[in-house]
Amino acid sequence: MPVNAFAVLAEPARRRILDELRVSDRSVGELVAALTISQPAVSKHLKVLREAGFVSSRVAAQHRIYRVEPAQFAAIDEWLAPYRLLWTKHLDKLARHLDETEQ
Amino acid sequence: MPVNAFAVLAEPARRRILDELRVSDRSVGELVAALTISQPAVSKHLKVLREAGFVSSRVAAQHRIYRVEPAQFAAIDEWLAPYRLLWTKHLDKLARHLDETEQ
DNA sequence: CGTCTGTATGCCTTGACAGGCATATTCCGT
DNA sequence: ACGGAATATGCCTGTCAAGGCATACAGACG
Repeated sequence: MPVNAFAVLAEPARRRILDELRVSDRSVGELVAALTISQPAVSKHLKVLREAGFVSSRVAAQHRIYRVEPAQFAAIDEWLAPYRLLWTKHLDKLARHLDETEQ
Repeated sequence: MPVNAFAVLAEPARRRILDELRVSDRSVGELVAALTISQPAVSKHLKVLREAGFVSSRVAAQHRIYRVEPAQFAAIDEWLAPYRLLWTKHLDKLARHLDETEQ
């Protein structure tokens, strides 16, 4: 994880942006239309997302098209991995308990 | 996700706490010893983690023992799931590219 | 029942950050 | 080169949260 990926994702507006971009690439203007905040605010969030590696942008005429960069999500997933063991273990235990009590 | 789970995880000290608890349950005092912040600070972080459902506590004499509560991590995982598709697709594409160019 | 240990809470200060507005910058078409 | 559209940046303000310290609270034990 580069710089506090969780802090980057903590901002609801940024998660909304990612949700939009997950569907398809979008220009800044399209994102502004989709969210409810001002264009400067969107640009700032995009900057944060970009510097954290969650998105990247390409230039198309006077537009900037943003897209999701999957690698950072993989980083989050890695952080999550050891805890995943915990909760699958938990589920196992639950399942066993149900097995034992179901007859 | 209950209340901005990402904001809860954004705090480095809280992730350190979770890392400790992942190994085994711990009392507040043990956590204080493991981290480098004051006891009140640890108690406050524990409160945040508890209210967000990441940990739970039991009473043992005058100690309070905290442990990880796996369910919340599953919630994060769910949020991540659609993005996981994205990056596995990405890996697929990469693999295919390597296949095509490897001979 | 006083005292000590372990933990939680209140108050206060400080720093970080989000959002709005104005403005700079970039690139297009003419 | 000039005007305009699309996006980025600077400045300012308000809000919120973290951490420290002092203190309150709870249980154990003499």
